[in-house]
Amino acid sequence: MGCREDLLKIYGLLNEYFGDLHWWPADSPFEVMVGAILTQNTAWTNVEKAISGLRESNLLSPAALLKTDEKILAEILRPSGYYHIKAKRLKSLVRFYFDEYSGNIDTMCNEDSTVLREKLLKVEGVGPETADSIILYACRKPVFISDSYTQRILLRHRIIPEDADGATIRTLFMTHLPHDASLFNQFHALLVQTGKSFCRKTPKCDFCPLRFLMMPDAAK
DNA sequence: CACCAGGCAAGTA
DNA sequence: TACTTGCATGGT
Repeated sequence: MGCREDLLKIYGLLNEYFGDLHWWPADSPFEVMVGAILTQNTAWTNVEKAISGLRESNLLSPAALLKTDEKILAEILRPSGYYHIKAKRLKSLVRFYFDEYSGNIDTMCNEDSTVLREKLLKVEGVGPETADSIILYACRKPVFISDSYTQRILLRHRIIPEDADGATIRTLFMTHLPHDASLFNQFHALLVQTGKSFCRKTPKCDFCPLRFLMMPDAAK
């Protein structure tokens, strides 16, 4: 199952079709961290509205967010949905950022990525995908981000078994591919784009770049 | 109208 | 451990 050639084949097909997707859309690493919380189970278009609100209120900095009241913050986050929880989670992440790294992006990113990941996972509201998004897209360190699209796409093509979870899939990619931040960056972006365009719950496979990809022997 | 989006934590058995 | 549920706005 899922050996190196399979994954690179998928990457090649998707990359040729979509081209460079230039993820993560943000003006700074800290903005990536904010976006990583706000985009949890939420369409990016809604996240953009909330980030614009933060920018207009001059709250797109660690220090400003640290001292902003959670209830005030929640109202600004409203368009991104789950706004009470996200205000709480964002405050938690910013507090952690100051407590652990003095609110300095270089200090945080100089931390060993495995250690950083373990610490991020202890922060209220930061799970595996959010942690990996921060490490890859804010720190530009080579970790693979596994998400529901990744799972669905690999499952449809029978590259992974039914019961493979996110951690398993993450390990699969990181075991078989070179630890290249640019590769993992573009690969995750491609999988999300493919999911949105072709691999929804009701698939539109007619023009999917993976439509001729068959791996019958990979099943089981 | 129903469905779903770049998840996560808390509750239940 | 393995499911289930709450969280919520906005686009298709």
